[in-house]
Amino acid sequence: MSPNPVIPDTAVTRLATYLRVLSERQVEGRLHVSSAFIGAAAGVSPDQVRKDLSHFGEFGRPGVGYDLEQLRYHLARILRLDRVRPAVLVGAGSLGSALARYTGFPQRGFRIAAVFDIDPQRVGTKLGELTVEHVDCLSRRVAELGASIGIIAVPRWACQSVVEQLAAAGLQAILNFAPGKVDVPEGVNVRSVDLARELECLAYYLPG
Amino acid sequence: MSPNPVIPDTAVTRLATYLRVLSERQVEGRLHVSSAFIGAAAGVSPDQVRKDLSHFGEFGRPGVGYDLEQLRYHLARILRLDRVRPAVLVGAGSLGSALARYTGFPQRGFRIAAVFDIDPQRVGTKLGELTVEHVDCLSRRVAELGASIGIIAVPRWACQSVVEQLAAAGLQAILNFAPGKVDVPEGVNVRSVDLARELECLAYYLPG
DNA sequence: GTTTGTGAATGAGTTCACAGCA
DNA sequence: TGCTGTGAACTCATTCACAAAC
Repeated sequence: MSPNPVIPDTAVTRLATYLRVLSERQVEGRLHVSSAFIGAAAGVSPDQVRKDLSHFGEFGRPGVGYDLEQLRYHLARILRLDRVRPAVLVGAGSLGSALARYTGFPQRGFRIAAVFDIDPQRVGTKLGELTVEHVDCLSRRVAELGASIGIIAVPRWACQSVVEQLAAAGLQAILNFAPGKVDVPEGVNVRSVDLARELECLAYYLPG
Repeated sequence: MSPNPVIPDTAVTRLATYLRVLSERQVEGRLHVSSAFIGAAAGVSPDQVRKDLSHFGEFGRPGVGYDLEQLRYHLARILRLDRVRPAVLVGAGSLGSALARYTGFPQRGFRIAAVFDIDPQRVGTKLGELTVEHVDCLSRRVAELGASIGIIAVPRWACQSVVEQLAAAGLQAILNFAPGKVDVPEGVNVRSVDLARELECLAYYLPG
């Protein structure tokens, strides 16, 4: 497969949004969608939609729009979502437990295949369908499961170590919920979500 | 208080990061910090740090740097974090429960003061210190608690309605975890975090 | 008439570079 | 010498505008 072109990260985020739009009830039964339609549903301009798609080829027909199923297929392929990608979760605290149970992931094609923790008290406990495993098993289990994505829901002090363990296990994509800067191993892509910081940013726009 | 200037949203995010850096163990005991130090800890260039701060005044001294305590005070004031801001949470499902228990919020000065749900089965149950209340009480409770921020952890279908209820209750800042586009009432700031989309974006950078 | 794809123009944000102060 | 604050230069993303296709 040809490597994906370098495009703005904001554009990647929008592509994921377009894919979601194409999977909504609203479009069921439709054969074609226009860039204007997608844009309206995604909250961006039609120009932006066309520009984003144009990085990857010509998917539409002038005067008609985009073939719904075909565009969905192409977006899934572009985002590497044409196969189920098992993910492993490290950290079975309150946030980790919620992520393991979160119904939003399966709906969007992600399966949390295993959960790990370092606390012996948590190892062996059930989390929905899954049993919490010790983090020492990480490397072996990643290989067994063919996991390609890691999710980190541990306290800040443990984060750097977990990133390195996930990288050593061969994972190249990590979603991190621990705040703070992480040194990212070569060839690994880490995306961080700092929940408290989101609240802090909101506060900026408050009056008084 | 003078209204905050219009600056890039990315800059607001960075300011929040600087504030976190200044609150870390690493800086304890220090009297001054340089833009280079802050930048290294936050993962941005020293220039960027100075530019971001320059929107709000001159806080540093050439040849010396920034007075640690003073800069922390100013950043907290800029981000409107100089007082505790009670938040209300709507949705007591798996994600909502985790957010209610999440220790990362109190550490950063946010207190979840009440939790609401529409499901009678959930109303009355305990979530840590809090008891889940019916969403009909939202408006009254927001006023009682003096809450200024709302957090939405409900399914997508309920999201728009909850946004409107929170807006009607007088809240002007909302952190939304439901995917999908929301129509934002005038004067309200909604910030959305789509957890599944984060995974989708990561997948783009995977090989093969 | 409608809608795509894309080069050109615009605009926003970051980096540079340096004057000025400690 | 070390570090800040800031206008100028630059880079990069978005918007515009239009030719070509349906």
